[in-house]
Amino acid sequence: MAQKNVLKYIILGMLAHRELAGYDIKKLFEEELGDFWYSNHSQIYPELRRLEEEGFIASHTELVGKKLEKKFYRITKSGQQLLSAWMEEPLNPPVPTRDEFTMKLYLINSAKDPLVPRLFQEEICRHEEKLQYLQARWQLLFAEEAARQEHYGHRCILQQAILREKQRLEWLRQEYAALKQ
Amino acid sequence: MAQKNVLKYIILGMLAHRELAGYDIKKLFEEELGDFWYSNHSQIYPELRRLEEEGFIASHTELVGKKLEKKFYRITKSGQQLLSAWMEEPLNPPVPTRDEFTMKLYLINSAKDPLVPRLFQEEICRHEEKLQYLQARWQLLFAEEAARQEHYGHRCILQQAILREKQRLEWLRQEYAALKQ
DNA sequence: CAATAACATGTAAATAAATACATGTAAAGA
DNA sequence: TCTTTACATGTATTTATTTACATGTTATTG
Repeated sequence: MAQKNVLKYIILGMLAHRELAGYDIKKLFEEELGDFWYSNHSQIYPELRRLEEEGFIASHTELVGKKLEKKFYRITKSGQQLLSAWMEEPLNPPVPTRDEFTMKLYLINSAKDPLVPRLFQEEICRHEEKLQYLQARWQLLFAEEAARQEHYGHRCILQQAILREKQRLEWLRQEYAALKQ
Repeated sequence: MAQKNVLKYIILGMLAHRELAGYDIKKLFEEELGDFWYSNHSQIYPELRRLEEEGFIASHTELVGKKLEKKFYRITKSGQQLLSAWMEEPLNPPVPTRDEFTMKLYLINSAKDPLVPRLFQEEICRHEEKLQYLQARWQLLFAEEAARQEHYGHRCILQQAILREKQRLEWLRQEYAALKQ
């Protein structure tokens, strides 16, 4: 499946908690969700327009400063129904990770290939950075117990992402060390 | 980046070891690579045609049975150069996982939401199946030490995939158990 | 107060990927 | 021998995603 317009449901899900403008949604993708899903604003704004045309969301504009208009969207009854129906649907088959590191590694037949150490170094570096970023997010968002209760799903996926990065780093470092023997 | 035509390089990389027909490439995606990368045959065949037009690969046809023609491709010198250049390039930024389970979970604010147990059950089931499949592949391909030496990259990514599934299952089961308390 | 970064919203064009259309052969098993 | 599954190769269409184009405002910092 071509991911059968999951963005639509993500937007509905985001609007189910609170009013948001297109820019806010874009920021959510950039800041707390980018690891799992990402959409450019050029995909977000038209999707919002379509959802409004179909009556799943409604909007009003507010002034920021003196001229700049910000368009806030909220979910409607029918939007909530559509979202619930999607949430209850069985999961679609997982899509391939499409990860370049993995693909390059797959194409190397010998551990002695001079490309291998560099490839591992690069990947280790990237995951170290990612882990640091995620841990900083955790401190920022979930240092307190109350926040962990209130935002269950978000806490779950952030925790899982941190674990995933740690375990991947462990594996990478192990394979990298094994190269030298 | 829109994944700047990685398929092209994956095909070149596959053809760097041995001659393959389009159908063989399709099978590789289905059988041993589907977790990491996948392409439909409708993307593979035109890509092969383009690569041949550009001189990066060359082909000859062989008969299977009495009428059926199979078109085998091999990599050319210039194809090898193109592949090497790509292999040495730094990795592009990782793409989001676009995983539906994670997205649905993110949109749930309370651990008490009745959707949560079903969601976890479904995901646990899927990963159990995946783990079993991957372990069977390991037995089939890498039970012997010699194979592990010869196909370093493939061994690496299969091993990593097995580890990833195990660890994800562990996390899923832990969170699922925590729901009941 | 000037420059810059961040806010804010759109459209157009290109590329990547999935689905559907289209056709035919070979092998295996009932 | 018939039926089904796997083999084999393409094209056309649609959808999803990215990149580029396009414009203007507000807030921050030097």
